[in-house]
This record gives sequence, C-alpha cells and structure tokens, in this order.
Amino acid sequence: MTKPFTSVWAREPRRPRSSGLGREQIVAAAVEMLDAEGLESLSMRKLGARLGAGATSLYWYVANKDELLELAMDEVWGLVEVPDPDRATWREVTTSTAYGLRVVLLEHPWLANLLGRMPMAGPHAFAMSDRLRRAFVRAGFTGLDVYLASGTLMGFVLGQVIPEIGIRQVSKDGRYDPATLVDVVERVAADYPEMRADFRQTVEMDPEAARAMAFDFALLCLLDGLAARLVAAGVAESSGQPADNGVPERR
Amino acid sequence: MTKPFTSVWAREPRRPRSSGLGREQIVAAAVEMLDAEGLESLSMRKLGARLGAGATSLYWYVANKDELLELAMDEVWGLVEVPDPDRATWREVTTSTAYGLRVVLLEHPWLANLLGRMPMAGPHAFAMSDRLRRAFVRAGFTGLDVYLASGTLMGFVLGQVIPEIGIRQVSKDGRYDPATLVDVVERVAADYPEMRADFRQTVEMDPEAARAMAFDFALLCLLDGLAARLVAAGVAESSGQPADNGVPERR
DNA sequence: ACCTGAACACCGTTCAAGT
DNA sequence: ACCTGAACACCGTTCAAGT
Repeated sequence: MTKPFTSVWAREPRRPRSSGLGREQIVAAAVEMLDAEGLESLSMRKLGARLGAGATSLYWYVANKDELLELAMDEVWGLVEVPDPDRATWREVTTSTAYGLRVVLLEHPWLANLLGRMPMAGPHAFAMSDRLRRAFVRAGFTGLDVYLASGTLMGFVLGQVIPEIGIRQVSKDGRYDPATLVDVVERVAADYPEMRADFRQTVEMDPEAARAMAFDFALLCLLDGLAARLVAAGVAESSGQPADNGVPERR
Repeated sequence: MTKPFTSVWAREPRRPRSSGLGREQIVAAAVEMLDAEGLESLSMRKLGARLGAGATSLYWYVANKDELLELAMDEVWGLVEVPDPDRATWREVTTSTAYGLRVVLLEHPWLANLLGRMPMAGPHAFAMSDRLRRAFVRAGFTGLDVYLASGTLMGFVLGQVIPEIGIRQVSKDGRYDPATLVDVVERVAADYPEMRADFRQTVEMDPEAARAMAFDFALLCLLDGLAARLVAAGVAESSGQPADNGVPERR
C-alpha cells in the first residue's frame, strides 16, 4: 500500500504536447536504436542525444530505463500478426502465428533478452494473446485449456528462437566468427561422436534452412500434441470454416 | 583467419596454481554471486573484492566478462540431471529431464537472461544434450530426428520457464509487488473479458501450482507430439525396459 | 607468472536550477 | 509544465608498473 502503482501500464502517459519530445517518439526512437545497435548499447544518454535533447529530459516521460524497455517491448508485440481466427482453421492460425512470432523475434533480438527480465504485460501483448485465445476457443478448447494452449504455443516459439538468437548474437558481436564457432563445437563435441556427426550434417546445410527445419519439426510435434488434447477431450477435429481441409497431413 | 580462436572453450585455462585465485574459484564465486544478487549486479569489481583480489586480477584468467558468464553458465548446465536412458522409458527420461531443467533454471534465473546472448557451447551443455540424445535414440528416433527431438525438448522447457522467470524477476526486484501486478493485468486486460476471467482463475490458485499446471499441460502436448512423430516413422511405442507401462495415461 | 592501481571512456539516476 | 547541467556512484577494460 505504500507505493500503490509502479507500473508503466498503470500511469497515464505525460501529455504528448507541443515540442519534439513525447512518450511516443521516445519509444519509437528507442526501438530503432535497439534494432540497429542491440540492447547492450542503448543508453539514455545516446537516446537523448538522438532526440536532440539532454539525456535526463527523458525522465520526464518515463520513470526509468526499465520502463522504457517495457514500452519498447510492447511496441514490438504489436507487430506480430495473428490471422483472424474466424477465417482459418486453428492449425492455420497457430502455424502462421508461430512463424510470424519467430520472424518478429529474429528481427528484434533484444526482445529475447528482455523476456527473462520483465513480464509481457502491455496492451499489444494482451491483444496478441487474445487473438490466439480465440483461435483455440474455435478449435474446441474449453475453460482453462484455452489459456494453457495459448501459453504453450507462445512458450514454444520463444524456446525455439531464443537459442537461435544467442548463436546469431555472438557472431554479430564479432565475438565468434562462424568458422570459429564450428571449430569450437567440433572441439567440445569431440567426446560425443554421434552429436558431432549430427552437427556436421547441419553445418553442411544452409544454416537458415537448418533452423527452419528444426522449427518445423518442433511445431509439428506441438500441434499434434495439442490435437491429442482435443481428442482426449472428445472434440471432433476439423472445426475450420473453409471446407477445403485446413488440417495439413502429417509428414 | 585474423584471430583464429576467441572462445573460452578453445583456450587452455591458465594454470590453477598456488594462490587463492584460479579459474575454478572465480567461476564458482561468480555463480554464487549471480544466484544471490542476479545478473545485473554482478560486476568484475565486486567479484574481485569478494575473492580478496583487485578487480583487474581476474583478467589474467578470463578474457572478459562475457567469457566469465559463459563459464558460469556451463557450470550450471552441469547441475541438470538427465536419468540414465538405459534404465527408463523415453517418456520417463524426457519428463524428468524437463522437470529437472525447469528447476535449475528457476534456481539460477540469470541463465535465462544469458541464453539469448550467447550459445550453449560448453562441455556440460554438450554432456547434457548427449544424454538426452541417447534417450531419443532408444525411443526409436533415427538420423537427424534425434537431434531435432532433443532440440525440441530443450527449447520447450526454455520457452515455458523464461516468461515465468520474467514475472518473478520483476517482483523480486521490488519493481512490482504481486498485488500491483494483479492490478496492472486487471487494468490492461479490461478489454478482454475472457482473458481476464482466465487470469482470475489462475490468480486464485497457488501461483506455484498454476505454473506447474501450465508446464504439465505443455509437456503432455509435446510428448504426445513426439510420440506422433514415432508413429509416423513406423516405430512401435513402448520401447522401455521396465515392463510396467512407462507411458502415462493421457489425462 | 601473477597481481596491482591509475586511468579512460563510459553508465543510470537525482536534483536544484532554469524557462 | 518541461528541460537542463552538474554531480554521484557506479561500470568494463587497458596498460604500464610492480613482485
């Protein structure tokens, strides 16, 4: 009860008045800088400079850096497209949401670094979750299962993409170049011949294709698993609108 | 070819000689501090002080802070217990690995913040992956599917746990207290009545139990999905040793 | 071979002071 | 109401110098 509200989402933004500064432009500029330079190199000072303002001016619009990051994060959740659940089967909606979310995360890798540090509690995040929810409701999930199913899908994508980002990050920073990374893995994996064999197979592939393959495999698992939940609950599959078979064949 | 090796894993550690300092004690102390105070508040200066050394002495054993974090991370992967794949069904092995990994991540939340920043390329990480691999081989997966299946399981756990950590973090930092968090969500979710209803249901539960339920639901999906992959590949299920039915009933 | 201190170029945030 | 600059208490890392 001492400090009743300490969240960005609970406070009216300061008026987007006259001058160049305002919450919206600050957040927009922050997102741009984060995309361009990464989480590590965003500083209040640089951001201020970029907006032609003193570093400390930002504190009029935002309580601290973490709040700014929360706002930036939610901004990006707004970019994830979730198809209208009324115009596609649930498998289509979930599949395309998963791919869309993956792309957004890869384009804004700093998101991944923030997720373990603050919750997704902004309006865009909620809008996204709600659209996903509706897809699962139409699929036939009921009660808490709707909530559980959408959490499962969100988590799934995060878990697939975050390690991928970790790898990319390290080569973008120039810490490892790709050749070194291969070399390192070869060396550390020396004790595990089968792992090394698998690793070599994937190295020969286009790395993009290799990651996409892994994502597809995992997504297929998840969707089949979700479908199994429906069957267990006694719901007939194929609740989709478009008659032309929305359920992709399995393998 | 300019800088042939820039990875911790590619360089011999400096000799763990005489004095108190040495790579091992540095890493151990770092893990302790990370567990106690979190990623944000670990500094080379504080770590040095704790070891009774000048901050800059650490640079004899470690190229930079990121390398130290890489070492700390791998140290913790060593704590994940993966049961012997020869003594349990694959469902048992994967289930208990998933739970074990979840516990380790929750106990060392800074891990989650690091995963999107550097790859899991240390020896302990590889040892863990290899044990997981063997479980999937015994289950009947072949070729690249072994690699894909274990990546799927690892990713799954990360994705489930990372958002959970984000929420905990924010209340541990004293940024939101739990009551505020509920309030914030109520406010932002005001436009989505069904979501709010679900949210209320979970708030009434013990939060620990709510998260565990979500994890169980998602894990069940994943395992059913993996099993579906096996069926699609024409492998008979139940490859387990112990005859007494390793496959848990569905729901 | 190992450790140090001073120094450099940064941080986020507070706050009195300005307009 | 909005913005500023100086100031505080920090960072990681380099490097010449010590033992």
